[in-house]
Amino acid sequence: MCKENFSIVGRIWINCNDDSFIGNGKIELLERIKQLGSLRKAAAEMKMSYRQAWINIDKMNKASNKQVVILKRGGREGGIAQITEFGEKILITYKNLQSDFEVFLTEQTKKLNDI
Amino acid sequence: MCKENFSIVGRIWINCNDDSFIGNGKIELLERIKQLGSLRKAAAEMKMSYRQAWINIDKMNKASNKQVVILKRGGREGGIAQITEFGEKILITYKNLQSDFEVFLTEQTKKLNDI
DNA sequence: CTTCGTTATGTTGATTAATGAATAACGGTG
DNA sequence: CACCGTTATTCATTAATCAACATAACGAAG
Repeated sequence: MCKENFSIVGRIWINCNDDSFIGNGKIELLERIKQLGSLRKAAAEMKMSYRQAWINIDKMNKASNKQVVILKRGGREGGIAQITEFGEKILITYKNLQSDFEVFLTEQTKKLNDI
Repeated sequence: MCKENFSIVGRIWINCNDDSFIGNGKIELLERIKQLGSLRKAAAEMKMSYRQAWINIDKMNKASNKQVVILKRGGREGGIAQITEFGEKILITYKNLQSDFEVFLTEQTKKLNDI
């Protein structure tokens, strides 16, 4: 009657020094930056305001002692946004994490049979 | 340098028909109701406004076809709040779930060694 | 030294969420 | 049938969040 309507869901993120470091939103932002080379375009594509996108990147860059994205202004193109090697590592780490988490959620949902 | 500052954190909750059914806050509310027999006192103890507490219970009671808490007004005591057997089941289920989730989180945090 | 598109930053307004006050409704008990 | 403390509900105010606009700063290229 009831059981098939219930499911376990959730969210995970990475903390740095007990402050939120990166989660779903910033990961998507990183991926688009990597693809587009522009913070403005990345933000626009995912309908995030440029201001918020910039603040997100700024926080990430300052949270640990390693930069995640390099932002430069000026030049022929107006500026560039480039993901660092550390940023790439974060991407890979988070993807594996998210994948494991989804397995966990479906497993736990299966356990609900007897509720 | 960096790795020991990073940790994986997250939240999980139970959905019913793709709507949020119960999470940390409501679980704590349920526990206090069970202990105190009063919605007002339960809300006060955890510094949740009575209004929000009542809305939470109401949503839960209407989300599935089973009542989680029985609320009655009137009577010598002014009224009572009583958790149902289904509510107890939810409590147990969620605690096991939360316990497994914390194991998952610490496991994943250990994997961060190489970041 | 002008142009260009981006990064960088402040400010204002709008939308939404949460809080708290106030009050009605209730029903055992005496 | 009056009392009591709780549940039930409305309402206005406040708080917090977010979006949008405006504009300065920048630096390579021509």
